[in-house]
Amino acid sequence: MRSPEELTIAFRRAGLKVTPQRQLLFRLLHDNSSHPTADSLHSAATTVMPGISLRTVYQTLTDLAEMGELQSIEVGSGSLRFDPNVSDHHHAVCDGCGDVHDVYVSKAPVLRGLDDFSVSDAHIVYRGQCGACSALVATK
Amino acid sequence: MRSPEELTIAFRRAGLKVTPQRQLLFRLLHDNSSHPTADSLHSAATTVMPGISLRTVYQTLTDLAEMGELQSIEVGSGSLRFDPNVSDHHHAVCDGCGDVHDVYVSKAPVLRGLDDFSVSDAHIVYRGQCGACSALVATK
DNA sequence: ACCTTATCTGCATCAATTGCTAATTAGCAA
DNA sequence: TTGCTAATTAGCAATTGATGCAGATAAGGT
Repeated sequence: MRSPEELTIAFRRAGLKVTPQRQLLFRLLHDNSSHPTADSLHSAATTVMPGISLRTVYQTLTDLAEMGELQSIEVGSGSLRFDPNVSDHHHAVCDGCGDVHDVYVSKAPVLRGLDDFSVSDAHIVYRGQCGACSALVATK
Repeated sequence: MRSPEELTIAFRRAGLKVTPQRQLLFRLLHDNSSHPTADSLHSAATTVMPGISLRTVYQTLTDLAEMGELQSIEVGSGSLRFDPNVSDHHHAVCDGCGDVHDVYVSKAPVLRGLDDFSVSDAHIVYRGQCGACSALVATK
């Protein structure tokens, strides 16, 4: 995702308005690698701007996703997560704490069963235990 | 997933009962590669057994999943899909018709960013166009 | 045939997300 | 700076997929 300043220009150029609510969300998302949900973003936003609506958070996330500034990922936690990192990467989800980590995959795997299917995108979700959670289990 | 006959034995052995509803679902799921949702299974079941409850379908699917007889997959269609094929494979989802295809991947990809994470499972979702949908677009 | 216990159904509930609308505001232009 | 107009916001209703709950029912061992 681009910087708040660049997004401001991009939004205006697209005929969209740049409101304080959106500026706040731009800032909260910039360089955010926590893969937040709409709800957790709303919580974070509320501490800075009490009264901001969850609806507005959803709306802005949708706008950003449509502009290709962030990607929404589904990792089986029940709610969508948003990732301002739009480079080609994948995700690892910890079964213990639920945290989502970025994973970079080189060398495309060899496929079978896709003869009559043109792939435009692939996303891998790894499951397992993160370092912190393995340590926790070992302690018990 | 094992055959209806084998499942009957496995259920009894686990202290679960084998009801007509469950037998029907065993049959509907056996060798079913359509990756049905709970709702589509319920529709199919209703034509054979009018009055069968959607709740019962969910319950039986949960039981089967817990026994490892089927896996539930999330492909971004809003609802869970169930796959009686529990061999190691992945999925391709057509953006046109939404159909889910099985994909077999050999040669594990090389990872980066997983140094402190122990992976227990990986699932790849491919997106694109299936043969039928590409043909449709070409015709227009 | 009986008895215990799992199961079924139907309905209420829940969580995540989207639809809707009146009031507000960004941002261009005069 | 002021005004205009379309985009946006907030708040609530509605929707969807899934699960919780309870009384009636039925499986299946004895």
